[in-house]
Amino acid sequence: MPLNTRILQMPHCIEQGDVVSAAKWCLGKRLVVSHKDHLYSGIIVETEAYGGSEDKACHAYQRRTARNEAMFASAGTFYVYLIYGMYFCINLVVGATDDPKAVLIRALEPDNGIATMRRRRKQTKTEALCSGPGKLCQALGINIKLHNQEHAYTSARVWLEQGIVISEISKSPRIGISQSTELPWRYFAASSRCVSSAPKEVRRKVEPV
DNA sequence: TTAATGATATACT
DNA sequence: GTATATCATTAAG
Repeated sequence: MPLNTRILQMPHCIEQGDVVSAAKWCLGKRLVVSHKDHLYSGIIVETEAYGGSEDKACHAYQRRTARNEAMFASAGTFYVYLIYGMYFCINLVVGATDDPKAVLIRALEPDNGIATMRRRRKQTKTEALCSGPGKLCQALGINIKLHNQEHAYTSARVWLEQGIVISEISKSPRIGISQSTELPWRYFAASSRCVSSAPKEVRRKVEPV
């Protein structure tokens, strides 16, 4: 059951721009979306870190554009973008203003509004509702228009709450990246069945944290 | 169980 | 024109 305690302060590591610590901190927190007096939420079980001087896979590595504008905002802002022309992905912005870093939220264990999620996703299996970055945005109804550049402390539409403690964390290379040198910056709850399905070569490189 | 394919917006060559 | 922080479907092993 939701504790309903919105997080109103990011930890020091997130304010300072430590993306790896930020990715681990996000695990176990509840991502909540409010729409027309209904709440849709899930516990974050998979994340990836993006940003830093060596990270060519970061959207803001080259330059500031209309799409990645939100990444330059303060820690706690949400960055939502459209990928492959059809799916949205949501990130939590990390680091100081004008320091483009973020944590990609890749998977949730659904806990509120599951019936609606099933309808939106056309899926009956609970573990398939939010087991990928595009899937969870579809399940929670996240899109650019409503949620990009909203801030977790103040938004009436999307925020984070204290969730559960995840004791066993695994890490692996990030998924879906080919141009950049791959970094082991994907973190997930080792025992959750709701994480995204990684390709074989990624699964071989999974290790405990 | 694993791999190939198409849908399709945005950014870059 | 080509690549991409994806997913569902289809085909093959």
